[in-house]
Amino acid sequence: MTKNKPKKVTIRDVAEMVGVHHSTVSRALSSETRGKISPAVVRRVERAAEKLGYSRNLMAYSLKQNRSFTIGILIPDLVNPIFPPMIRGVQDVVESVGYTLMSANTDDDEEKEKQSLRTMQERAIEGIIISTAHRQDETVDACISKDIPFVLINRTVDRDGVNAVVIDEDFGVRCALDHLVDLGHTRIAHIAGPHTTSTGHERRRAFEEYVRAKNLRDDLIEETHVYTIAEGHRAFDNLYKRDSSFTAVLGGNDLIALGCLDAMRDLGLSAPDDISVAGYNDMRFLDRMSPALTTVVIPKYAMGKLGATTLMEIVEGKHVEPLVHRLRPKLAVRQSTAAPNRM
Amino acid sequence: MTKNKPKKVTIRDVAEMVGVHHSTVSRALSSETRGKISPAVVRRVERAAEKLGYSRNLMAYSLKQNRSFTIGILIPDLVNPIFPPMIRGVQDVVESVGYTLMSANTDDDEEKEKQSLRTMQERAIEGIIISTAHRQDETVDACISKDIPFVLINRTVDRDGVNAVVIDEDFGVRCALDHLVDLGHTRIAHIAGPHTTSTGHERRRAFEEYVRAKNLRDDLIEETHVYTIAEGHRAFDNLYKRDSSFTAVLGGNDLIALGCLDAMRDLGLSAPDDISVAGYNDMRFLDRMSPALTTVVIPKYAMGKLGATTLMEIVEGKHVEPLVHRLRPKLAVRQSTAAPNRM
DNA sequence: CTGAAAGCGCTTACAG
DNA sequence: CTGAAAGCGCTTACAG
Repeated sequence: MTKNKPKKVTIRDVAEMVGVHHSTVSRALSSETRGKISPAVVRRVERAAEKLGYSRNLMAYSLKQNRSFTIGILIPDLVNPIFPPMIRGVQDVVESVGYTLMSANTDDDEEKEKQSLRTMQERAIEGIIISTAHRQDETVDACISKDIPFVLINRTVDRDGVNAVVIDEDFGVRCALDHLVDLGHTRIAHIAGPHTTSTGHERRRAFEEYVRAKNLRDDLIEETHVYTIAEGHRAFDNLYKRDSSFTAVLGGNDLIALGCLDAMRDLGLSAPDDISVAGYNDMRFLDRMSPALTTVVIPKYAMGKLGATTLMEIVEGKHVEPLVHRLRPKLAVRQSTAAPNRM
Repeated sequence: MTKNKPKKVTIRDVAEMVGVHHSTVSRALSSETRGKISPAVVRRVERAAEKLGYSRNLMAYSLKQNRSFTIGILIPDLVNPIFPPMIRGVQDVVESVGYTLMSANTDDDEEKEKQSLRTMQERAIEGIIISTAHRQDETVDACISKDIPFVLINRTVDRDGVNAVVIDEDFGVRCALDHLVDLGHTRIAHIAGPHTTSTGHERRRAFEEYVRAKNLRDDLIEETHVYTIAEGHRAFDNLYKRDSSFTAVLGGNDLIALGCLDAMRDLGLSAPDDISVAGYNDMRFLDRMSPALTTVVIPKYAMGKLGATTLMEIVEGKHVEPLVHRLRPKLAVRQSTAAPNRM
């Protein structure tokens, strides 16, 4: 029944045990100031701290230093399987330098994003990883105006002068289309991601450039509003109603590609027999699906890791020139793509 | 180039603007003490705070109150798709009451678990959700001896007097086996999860009880050391070498079941034609796999939510009688199970 | 209803 | 090399 508070041991308890002033203990225990204290005292302090089970009160330390040792991360939805590897990449880096990660799911909703940023600010996060950016993004603008260090991953914004770790979308799209063209496809469709995102926009632009350069049809494009299976399904239906002559389709991401497969199943079509389907990102377990999906694989863990490394450099005050890193993806050829059956 | 610190606005700035003492501002801004201040002053304070863009410094507040408003969660690996929904369940609850979630991946490694608990303690977490428990678990013991409120989810421990939200494993196993027996299977195997976990142990025991009650073979069991595809693969091979007479197999979880499918593929067998395969948990996208896996679906989000709700009750001081909640799973019948082709 | 003071557990100029 | 003091931004008995 009784709440016996564990009676946290403080720097003063250690000081008392050793018989020195608590400021001496503080200095002895901090690596930056340890040099100012005689080795003998340092040793006695350390021993006493150990014996008493002392551990620094981070809340007090943070208040004094005005640092929280916390980094935030904004993701659309933890349940979307491409994000956990990115998060782990980020987490592994920030933890290794003594920071903690605070994550928020925004469901790609501007309002939730703002709310998340607010609570993160209350927590005095020292920096933030943003994987939810739109090409015009109020949250990014807010970070800039409030001088909160941030690094974009996965998606970037139109304005420049930002740090970002993204994918070489041109290269990714070219890999996928080269593959389809090599198989003999000439009428290739694209179900694009939202044009409000850099990924949707850039992949579409890369697609358009490619097909024009090869003198292929450039009007077999439909756009989604969000990156979901349902939207992929809907957009495929739209396109197919308008023009069903294509023999292959590149989804703006894997979810969209799965939506295409669903739409095809409903239409009595199958991949790759009727239409070849390729995705983008390489979500986990795609290789076990039916059919195993050909896709552009992006380095998710590495992206998180590089983003976090960059952010920590900014936070630690190392001067970092704003830079957009473009990581190179590669193609994984699986069962959902094959030579066209009709010409 | 210049680091222009945003000059955080404090309670004193607000006080100055209104012309009152800062303690009055503190009282006016806190819902518990607002009653002690005259409505007129409260209004003026609120207005000033709004205008100045004041937000309470959580580090100072935490230090004073000795509360961190942080909850921890221990998971094996974020990348394992059954955990994100649980985490979101937890996160949605703790955020709704103004708390922050701090997560750690332990990779089911006792050492990492201890380390994570240490850093969480440094952060003065007020409670912890543990999804990584083993039947004998040092971390759980540590939480008890250190008087840290905790709730177990997914797996529980052997000792009692703990709060836990787990699955009615008996019911789940029975659903799966009833299904297989109804299809006509009589020689059913079980690739069990690690006996050091409650899930591995309980599912195996439920399996044994079931087959004995029905007078079926009770020796077609092999155990894994960890819940991985590779271990499922290895264990299946072992069993098959020893005795290949079974026509159906229940995996200790979905990953193990996928490992069984891999082993079968390598042996030139296929599901459900040669052997029916069922899993447990219902990871996302299982329904799209080849073959779509029959599995016991557990309420992951609800489990996280209930666990977090319980934990917050404990943290907020509401007396909670230690209780093991057992949530009821259900069977999802898909393509990996069918009537046996050989008798 | 409001103010003045003390204190949460730290760090860090300032003296010596 | 070490101590004494001030202060980070808050809350809360204690007076009045």
